[in-house]
Amino acid sequence: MFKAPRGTADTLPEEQPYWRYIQDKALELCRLYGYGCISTPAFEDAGLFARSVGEGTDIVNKEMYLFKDRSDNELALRPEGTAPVCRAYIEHGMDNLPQPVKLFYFADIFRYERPQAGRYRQHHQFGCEAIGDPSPVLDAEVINMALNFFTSLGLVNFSLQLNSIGCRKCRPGYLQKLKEYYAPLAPQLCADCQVRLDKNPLRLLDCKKPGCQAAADEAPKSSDYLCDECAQHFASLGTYLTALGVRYVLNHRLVRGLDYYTRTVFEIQPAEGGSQSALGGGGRYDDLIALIGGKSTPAIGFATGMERIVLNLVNQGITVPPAEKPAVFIACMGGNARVEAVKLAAKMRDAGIAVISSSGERSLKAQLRHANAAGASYAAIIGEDEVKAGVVMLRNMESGEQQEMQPGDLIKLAGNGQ
RNA sequence: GUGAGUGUGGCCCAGAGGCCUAAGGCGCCAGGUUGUGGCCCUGGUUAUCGAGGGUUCGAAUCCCUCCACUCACCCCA
Repeated sequence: MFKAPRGTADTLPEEQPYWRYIQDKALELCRLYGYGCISTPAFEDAGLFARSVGEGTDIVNKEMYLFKDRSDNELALRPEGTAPVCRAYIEHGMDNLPQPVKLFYFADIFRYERPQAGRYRQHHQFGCEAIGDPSPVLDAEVINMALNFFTSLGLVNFSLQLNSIGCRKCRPGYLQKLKEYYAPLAPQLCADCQVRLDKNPLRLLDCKKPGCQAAADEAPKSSDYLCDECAQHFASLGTYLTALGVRYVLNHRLVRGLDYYTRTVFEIQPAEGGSQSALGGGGRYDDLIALIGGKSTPAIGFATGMERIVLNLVNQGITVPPAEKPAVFIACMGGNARVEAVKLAAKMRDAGIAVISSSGERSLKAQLRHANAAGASYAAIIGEDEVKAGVVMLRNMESGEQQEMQPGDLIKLAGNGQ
C-alpha cells in the first residue's frame, strides 16, 4: 500500500473550505495593498538558497531536499519563498518597474524536518514581498498588513514580536559584544550553544534551554548597539506603528533563523499553542538581492503558514463558508428517462446551475438517499410517466413537496435559487 | 538528529496469553413502499489485529527489530 510520504498530507474536500477561506482573505488583502501575484518554480538552483538563506542555517544545512537532475544540475525543492521571488525580480529586470515592486505568492515549501503538530515536510505559505524601498514607512505597512490579514480571518489573541538586528555596518560590533558577554558563561551553556557561540552567536539568544535562557535574558540587546541609521530606522518604525495603532512587544531575543535579515525582524505568535507555533514572520532583507547577483536593493516581506492558520481557525472555533451544495439532483428510472436526464443535466449546467446527475442504475430510493447526502436543494425525478408527459417531477428536498413541471420552468426556478 | 507515547475494518474504538474463525458505534450497500431521501427497524459489507522475527502447546495480547503516527526537544510557517 502506498501512503503519502512522511510529513506530507492530502487535503480532502471537507477541509478545502478552510483553505478557500484563507486564500480569499489573502487575495482581498493583496488587492487592498496593491500586491501582484507571482508564481515561481517548486525547485531552484540549490546555490540560490545556500547563498541567501545562509550556509550556517539549519534550513540549508540539514533541511533541504537536494537532488541532481539528469543533467547533473544541483537543485533544491524550495525551502522558503523569499529568495525565489528575489531571483525572479532580478531575472526579469523588475528594477525597471516603479519601486517598490510588491509581490505575493502561495507556495509549497519543502523542509526535511521531523513532522509534528503544525510542522510538515511539505507545507504551504502565503507570503508578500515589497522590493525596492528602504523606508521604515514600508516596514510599518508590511507589518500592519500581516496583522490585518490575521484579523480579517477572525483570529484573536496573537501578538506581534518585534526587534531590529542591525545591518552589515553595526552588526559585527554587536556580535563582538555578544561573544564577549557569553565567553565567560560558555561552560554553563548547552552543547548546541557552545557551537553557536563560535558559528552563529545571534542564535544564542533564542535557545529555549533553561540555563541558556537565563544567560540570554541578561545578554546585550542588539537594539542597544545599532548604528545611527539603523537606530533611526527602528525609531521611525516605532512611530509609524504607533500611528497605525499597532501594539507590539519588543523582543530583543527575536533573531530568526535565516541569515538574510537586516534591521527589522518580526513574528506573529498566537497566545496559545506549541512552541513551534509562529503564525507568520518576516523582516527586512536589504542585502539579499545584491547577494544573489542583483544590484543593491532594499526589501521587506513576510510569510505565513497556511496549515498553522487552519489549525488556529479550528482551535478558535471560527466557522468558514461551507462548500457550495448542488442545486439539483437528477434521478431517473428506465432507459428512456435516462436519456432525458442526461439532456436535462447538460441544459442546466449550460444555464450555470450546479447539478448532480445520477446514472440511474440504482433504485429511486438509493438515488434520493444520494441526493440527500449531497445536500441538493431539489431532486428532479424522471421516470417513464414523466417522459411520456414531457415533464419532470421536482421534489423540494427540504419540505418534501413535489410537483410536475416543464424542463424549461425547472431551469428558471433552479436558476433563481442560485 | 534526540526523547516519550501510540499503532485493531474507510473512520472512532472494545479487547490485558486459550471463551477472538476479533465485539460495538459511525459510514457504505440492500430491504422494510411494483417510483421517493432525511428518523426508525432488519440484513449485509469491510480486519492476514502496522511489518518482520522470537517466546509459548497456544499471541491482537509477552519479547526483539524495523516502519509509521502523535507529542516534546531542535528549528521555524
